[in-house]
Amino acid sequence: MNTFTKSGSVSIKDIAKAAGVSHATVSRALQSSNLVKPGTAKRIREIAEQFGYRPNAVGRSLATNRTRTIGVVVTTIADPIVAEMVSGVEAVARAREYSVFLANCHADPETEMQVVQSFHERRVDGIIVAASRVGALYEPLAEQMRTPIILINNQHPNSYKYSINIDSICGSREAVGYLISLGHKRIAYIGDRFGHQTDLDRFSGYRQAMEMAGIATRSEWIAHGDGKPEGGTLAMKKLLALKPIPSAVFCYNDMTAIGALRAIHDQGLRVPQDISLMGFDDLFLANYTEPPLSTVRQPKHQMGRIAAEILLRILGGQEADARIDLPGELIVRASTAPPTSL
Amino acid sequence: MNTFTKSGSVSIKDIAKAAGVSHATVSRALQSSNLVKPGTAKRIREIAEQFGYRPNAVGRSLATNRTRTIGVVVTTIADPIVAEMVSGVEAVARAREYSVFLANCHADPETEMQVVQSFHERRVDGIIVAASRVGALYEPLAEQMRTPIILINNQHPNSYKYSINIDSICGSREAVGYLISLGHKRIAYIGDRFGHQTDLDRFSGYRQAMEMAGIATRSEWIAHGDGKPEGGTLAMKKLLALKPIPSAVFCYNDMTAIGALRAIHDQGLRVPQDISLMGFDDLFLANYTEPPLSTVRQPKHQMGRIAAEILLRILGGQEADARIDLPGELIVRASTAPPTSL
DNA sequence: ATGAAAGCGCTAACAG
DNA sequence: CTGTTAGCGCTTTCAT
Repeated sequence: MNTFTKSGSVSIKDIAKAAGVSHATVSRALQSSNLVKPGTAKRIREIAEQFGYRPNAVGRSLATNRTRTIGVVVTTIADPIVAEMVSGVEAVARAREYSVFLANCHADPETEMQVVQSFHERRVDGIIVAASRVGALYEPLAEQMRTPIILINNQHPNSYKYSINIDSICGSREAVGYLISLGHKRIAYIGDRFGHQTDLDRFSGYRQAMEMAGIATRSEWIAHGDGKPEGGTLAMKKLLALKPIPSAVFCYNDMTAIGALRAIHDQGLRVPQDISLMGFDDLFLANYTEPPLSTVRQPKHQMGRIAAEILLRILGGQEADARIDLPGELIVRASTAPPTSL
Repeated sequence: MNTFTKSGSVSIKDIAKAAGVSHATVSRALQSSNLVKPGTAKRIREIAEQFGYRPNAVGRSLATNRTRTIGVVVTTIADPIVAEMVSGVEAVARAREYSVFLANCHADPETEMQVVQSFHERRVDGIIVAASRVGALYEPLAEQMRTPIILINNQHPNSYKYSINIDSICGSREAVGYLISLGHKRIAYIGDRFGHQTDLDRFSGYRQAMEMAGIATRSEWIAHGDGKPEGGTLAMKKLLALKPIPSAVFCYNDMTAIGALRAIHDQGLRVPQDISLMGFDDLFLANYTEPPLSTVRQPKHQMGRIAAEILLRILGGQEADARIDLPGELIVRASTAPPTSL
């Protein structure tokens, strides 16, 4: 048994006794209720201070049926996009004196739901899920738990009533449109192979842009990675084996692009002279590759903030459907240029 | 008022009524206590299941005076090192059915202590602080809160009883020793300017390695960044203004090295042909710079795991001082080579 | 093996 | 303005 054995820390009753009042009065004084005489309140607060009193949120939660707590479930916090989003959530939560539970689900839908259940057992007031694999399937569950669930970048196909998403279709249409405006025609797309909604959307945007420009898309221009550099490298190798290689490649995300970049360099080709390359996300890293990567910025921090704000608004009693698509921002760096040879 | 208004979810009492037993029996059955007849227990569990019963952790915590919750405070979760550590903490926590509170303190000691206080009010069972600015000053507070606090990479000079640290002195001695073994003599150090303990230690390691090799350290070889790329760039510019430029530069961390790399390229110099460059941390990113960065790997995930394990051990009643220094691992990539010119 | 009862720390309705 | 009382959901003696 060590020194951290829990035992009677000072409670509202102790300070009630010391102040010669009832514990209810102490409770009121500490909430700065105006139903307590200023003098008494002051005295109580002083005693509380001197006793080093810290309210017990557990007791309070049990009484109020509110925990001022929100649960955030993510695929993995080690993903820099996710970390930024969580950072946004945390900022608004703390400003409103909410605490944040964090849990990883490793992109596994079962784990994701288990985590949601465990959050529910802790009676979080609300839940935010980033890159959910469950999506709209939450609708009945949220209802049953009486706990609002907000999704950020829902990866499940069905639309869900509270969703904050990056507008992947627009963003990728813009990116590919930009490549086309540079004069590119043989533009390839490297997606991931899991069929996430964001991948499907980005592919749609790609096709739309091509179509709008009247360029026929060739199936050999579509390759699949895994959302990580390794997958990007492999996919890019396939593209580099094509007879005329593509003059530009748009990647599902920056990680894929970074892997693709390596494959290009390994082949002795140069970016952007021999081939233009674009990513999506605008990771911190994108600014530090060689050459720095052109990409579409996802407002990660803002997405987290908005999700938290909507959640708190709902908790405040304001009902509102909220399906928000945030625009990406085209970031032009040095990995894109007009095609040189035809 | 919306659909998420809290109201009577099923409690132990509801299922007691339905099962025709007392709520105490239900409590026992659900804890698989052996003081309840198997038959009754089974029946109770079935009813609970069918009622969709989920235990209320708040009620339980109030009764047991334990929350099975740990608080993690970090400078910012957007820092990839921190994110990895938190990932490690979360993994062992969840395996033991603990939940994790996360809060950012933005490297501000006051905020850091406020967060610790708010965790205490929520009666977390234990607290882990990464890169604390408060350090040993926690000793009395932890005592008073009766809540163990574990530090990861304590940045406060005083030694604290529960600390998991990267062995910065050794790691940097090894890194600089490696540069020396390549034949470098004019080796510069770029630190940060805030006097964090890790910076001081890495600088110590640098000096030790130089001393051991009998190389006199020159004060103009010491520059200061801010731990981020911008600072690294500025510091590197100063070093590049020296008459014979250093043949190698060891940086406080990878971020600094990345900034330095940019300054070197901007000057038209090449790494490692004209100058060798090393970082510290082994960020994911270090493998994707051009050239890939030689560095010292910090076992980030493991550090988080160990911190959580020690915390849980303490919570289990085993008292143990724990000041653990984990070794870094020298990672040689392409940014280092023997010096060419003298 | 089970029930009755007390209590964890707090809030809130009610009575004065 | 203040005290009394009940109760939030659960665990845990103490009886039986």
